[in-house]
Amino acid sequence: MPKEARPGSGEQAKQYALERLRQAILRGEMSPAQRLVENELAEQYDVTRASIRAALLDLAAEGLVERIRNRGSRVRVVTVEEAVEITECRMALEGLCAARAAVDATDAQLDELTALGKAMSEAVAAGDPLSYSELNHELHARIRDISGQQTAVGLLERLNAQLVRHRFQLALRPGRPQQSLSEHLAVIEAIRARDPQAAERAVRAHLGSVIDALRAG
Amino acid sequence: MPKEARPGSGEQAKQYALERLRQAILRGEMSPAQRLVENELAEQYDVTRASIRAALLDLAAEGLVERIRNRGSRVRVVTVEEAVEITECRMALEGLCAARAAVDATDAQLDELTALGKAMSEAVAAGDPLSYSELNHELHARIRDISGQQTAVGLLERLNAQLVRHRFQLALRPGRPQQSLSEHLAVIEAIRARDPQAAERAVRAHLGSVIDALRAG
DNA sequence: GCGAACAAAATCGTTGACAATCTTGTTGGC
DNA sequence: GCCAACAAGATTGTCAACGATTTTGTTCGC
Repeated sequence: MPKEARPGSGEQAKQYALERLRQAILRGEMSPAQRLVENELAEQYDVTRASIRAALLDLAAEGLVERIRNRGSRVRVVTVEEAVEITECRMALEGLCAARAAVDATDAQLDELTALGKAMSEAVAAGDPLSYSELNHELHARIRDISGQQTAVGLLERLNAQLVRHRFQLALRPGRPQQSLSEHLAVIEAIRARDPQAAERAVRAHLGSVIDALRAG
Repeated sequence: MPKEARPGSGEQAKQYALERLRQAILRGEMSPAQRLVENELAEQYDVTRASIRAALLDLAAEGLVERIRNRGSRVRVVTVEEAVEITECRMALEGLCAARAAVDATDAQLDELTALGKAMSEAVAAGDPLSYSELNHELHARIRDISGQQTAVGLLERLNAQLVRHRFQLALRPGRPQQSLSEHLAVIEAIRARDPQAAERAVRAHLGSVIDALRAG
């Protein structure tokens, strides 16, 4: 039996480092130009350099960091153009998921979506854009799960990870939550009506508006 | 200067092993249940085990092989259900690409597509399903390129790699090339007409028919 | 003062050996 | 004969040291 729950090396250590690093990047704790030195990270997280290295390799495959030979890793900056392209892909894939969700959702799952919509309305009414952004993300994730499209879900999670910075920036824009909210409610309504085409249209309309907002930024 | 163009180790060796392995898997030279032993592969391709290991790690990230801890790697078998899911994602993403291609294509690119369509017609007329399958793949790739959607292209290439086995199986089915051909010609026609919505519909119709064929298999 | 060549430091990349783990074959008890 | 426990072999996982490459700081010539 290992002495600690978190060993300093091995597969578990890599997973631990991977998660910590991912969170740090997603929470914006690393400035975009900052160099990620393997030795420093290894010491900081108390794991071996091999674990850090493997984790960075994984993150590079996910598109979260950039690796330059003999120069180290940096968090990758997603330009607005890339963010738009990514959102266009989300439009296509989440449209698929929403259509499936409209067909496959159980009544209990529909209630869940309705509850989420209510919570979102309340967050907007309370003028709490951060909570709203969280709920927003949760709603999208819930719809994906309900669709049961594992392939699409996998792709979407990768895509979303690259957008976090833009997402927060968007949520804090004045007036944005209000518009976003009505679009989301339309999506929920279409799914509750079990109308796959309407659900797909609603999701596309919503993400189209996200693209407009991105471009306007 | 290195003695050989292909060093036995290092980054280039990894790339070399990666490409050889990928080709071998895509060409079906590895039986699905066969174990991929790192030492054997290293000797076979004359590179170090580290290179093979890195290559296998990459292939696992692409979804082409499965890695089981302390048990080695095997080529991943894609079930029909997975193939259907993947094709559904392709439907969404290639629909996006086709719509964009209809808007952005230059006249020269339109001519290219027309030429591809003609070559496909000839392959079907000549009863050559293998050439047809090649051209089919080329057409889809060409449309993706024209769309300029780098994100979508990247996702699609990963998805397609997992479908090679099913694709060949499908192409050899009697009567399949004929139906597929008319659908492809419709796609080309819609793009030439610069009608994005029609192009998206045509692509979706085509891949929908692919899904039906997969399910019937 | 300025640029080029050079030296030193920092950092990543690679290797070969060792450890951990799983599979397979064998033995002993019942 | 059958099952469990055990031992041997095969395979992957991990590490620490070494090597290669890039960057940075310094010196020299002009």
